[in-house]
Amino acid sequence: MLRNEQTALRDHVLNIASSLFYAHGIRAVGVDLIVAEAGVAKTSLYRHFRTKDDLVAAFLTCEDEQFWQTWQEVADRNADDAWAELNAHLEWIGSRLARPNYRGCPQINAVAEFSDPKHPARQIAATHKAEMRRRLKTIAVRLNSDRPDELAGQLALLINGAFVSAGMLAPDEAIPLLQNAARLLRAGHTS
Amino acid sequence: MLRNEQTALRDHVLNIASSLFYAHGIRAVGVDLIVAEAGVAKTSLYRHFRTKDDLVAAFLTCEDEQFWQTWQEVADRNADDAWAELNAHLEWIGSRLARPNYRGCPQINAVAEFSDPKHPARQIAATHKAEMRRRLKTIAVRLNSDRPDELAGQLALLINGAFVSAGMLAPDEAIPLLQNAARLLRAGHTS
DNA sequence: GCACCGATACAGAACTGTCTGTTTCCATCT
DNA sequence: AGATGGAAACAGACAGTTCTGTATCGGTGC
Repeated sequence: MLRNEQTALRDHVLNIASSLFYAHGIRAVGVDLIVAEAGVAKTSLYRHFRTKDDLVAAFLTCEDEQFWQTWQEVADRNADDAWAELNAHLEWIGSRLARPNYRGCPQINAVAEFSDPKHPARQIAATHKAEMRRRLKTIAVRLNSDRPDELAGQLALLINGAFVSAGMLAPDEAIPLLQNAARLLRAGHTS
Repeated sequence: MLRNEQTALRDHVLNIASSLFYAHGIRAVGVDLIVAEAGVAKTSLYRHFRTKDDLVAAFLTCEDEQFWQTWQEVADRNADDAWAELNAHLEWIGSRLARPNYRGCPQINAVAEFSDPKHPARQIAATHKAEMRRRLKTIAVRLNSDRPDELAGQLALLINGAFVSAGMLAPDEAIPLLQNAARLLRAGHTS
């Protein structure tokens, strides 16, 4: 019970901080704002997170896990058809760009905000992006690509490009743009 | 003469600030650091730039102009061949990712750092990205694309994706990855 | 009674932007 | 040629805020 309340408060602070970090940027959000929005004392925040950087790392780790959870659910629904799986991924990713408060990929944004390669945020982001390419490569292999690593890299560029190009695309444009591009890239990779 | 010294000092401050903004992020760099690195008085900075945001806007505008200047030089060298021009663009853009202190596209990074759509940095970045798609579309038209606007969008996704994916790519991987992708996309767009 | 929480004050640093002096230098006037 | 005035720069203190992180104290529920 105590344990539950403890983790409940920790999760509450993390959820509020995550929303603020994503909406306004990590450096733009101070701990004073976080505790005010969460309605908790600053002491409580620092009881569960040793520093702000620890809170940032927890935010990015959480986003990473949620992303792969969604990915996995879509993958499981298309376990028998790699091509259908890829298109399904492009669909839910593309649909995110049209969400009202969309503000890019948290990992990419974190890399833009923190320049030190040793910063935990950078390392979590790097792992996240490497994992994305790894998963795309397994799909490319199942698609019988001639050079699956290259196809995976190209698909990753498209996806990362979509993440940072929402402001350049019309609301309903992203999904067909991505899916058509994937179709053409795949066609060129299976001779 | 007086006029020259004024603009020389303004440019000096802007150059130092630009280097620091790009290397460490805009919010991470304070005006105290800028004036210390530039070796000028804070009063001098505020004589030429009304606020820090004005300095940030000047930074992004300058980066924008330099980017299109390089683009235009490459375009002029390939005025007779749109396909050669596109590949030349992908080459110099891809080669940037391998530069030692590469830290992404300044415009994309600025969008990650500032959440307010009305912030001058966001507007300069939005204009920059719209201009990129516009120029790519003129190339797509010259390539006889069936849907030049879509091809331009796909190429823009690839390029923006490359900007934010340098950490995911091997040093010599970006250029062939981009050029092969462009080849396949183009082939699918000219039936 | 004890562990947790909220509230609050605080320390120390960094931030943007202002203000006051002093120095330098060049153009102009005598 | 030498004096004068004005523009621009430097140096540095300063105000007011915000930032991260700590310390203290009182309340509350198990």
